[in-house]
Amino acid sequence: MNDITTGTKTIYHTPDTISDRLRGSGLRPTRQRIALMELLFAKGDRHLTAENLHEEAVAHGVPVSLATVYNTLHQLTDAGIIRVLSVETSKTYFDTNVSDHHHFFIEGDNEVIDVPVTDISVNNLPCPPEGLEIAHVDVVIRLRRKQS
Amino acid sequence: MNDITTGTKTIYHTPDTISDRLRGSGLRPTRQRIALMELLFAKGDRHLTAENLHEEAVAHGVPVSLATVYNTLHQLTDAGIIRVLSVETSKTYFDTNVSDHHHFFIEGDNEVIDVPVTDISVNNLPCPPEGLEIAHVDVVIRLRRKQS
DNA sequence: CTGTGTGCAAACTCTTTGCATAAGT
DNA sequence: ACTTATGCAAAGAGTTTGCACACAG
Repeated sequence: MNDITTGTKTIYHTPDTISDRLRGSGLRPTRQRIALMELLFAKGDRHLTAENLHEEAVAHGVPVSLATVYNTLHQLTDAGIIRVLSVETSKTYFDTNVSDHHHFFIEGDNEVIDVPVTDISVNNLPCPPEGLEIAHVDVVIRLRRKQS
Repeated sequence: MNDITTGTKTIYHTPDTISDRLRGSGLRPTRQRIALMELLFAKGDRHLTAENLHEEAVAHGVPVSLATVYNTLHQLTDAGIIRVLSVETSKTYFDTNVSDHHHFFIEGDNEVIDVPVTDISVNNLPCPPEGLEIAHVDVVIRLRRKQS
């Protein structure tokens, strides 16, 4: 919540979620970070690279440098607002969906698709080695084109 | 099989599995490829990068270039003799175990450990989108250090 | 005003490539 | 001999960093 005040009296509130989420993670809500968050969360769950987001920002008239996009994506990752996908491509894919869900990965075109949420269950997870705990379980279903 | 001969007469045979596997995949069994395969499969299942293998080769007195290590690892991957791991590190990890099994991934030190084979089961796999088939299902259990 | 954040360009890391030489069949 | 593989060095892709300038609190 942003409290917009005159003197000591609060006049009204604007629920400025993005700025709040940033501040909540100790990040100043700058133009660039706000714009990037808006793009990230405007269209539901997304998987994208730093370059994807940079191009999109530029296309939307938000002048932001690629370095800042990288910085921001890592800061959001550290804050748990987005996460990095477990796929073995040369580029890093970020996922705006932090909840428990899994992915199809299409070999060849390096495309990542969400698996419909309720489908998969992973059973009999082993105990992690001493001193370690499970942070996240990633299931990647690698798909290849059927040869007919 | 290697036929070791003097003149025209075969004296004895050595079952040279490595050469055979290479030839079976259309790869000439060169010194470098044989040495790399020997290193790869000498110590049971392994996860390593091109650089790991290159250092190991050099340490064993096998002079091979890093470029050849990369080439060989990719050729072995294409041949299905090894595979690439689904982990989001900057380096590519190759796995000498091609059978169905899964991995712990220790955040921070980028270490990969096999999950004891029989433990995990993944159920209710979704149907892949039209025209695609499942090549492989990878489960990565991301571990973090417990804070006590 | 003070401390962060940003942008640029250069640096860095991992990986691939082009081409001359070497080796396998 | 013929063809494929190797090694080197250079190029390439993706990402990070150092530092001057800009902006948020």
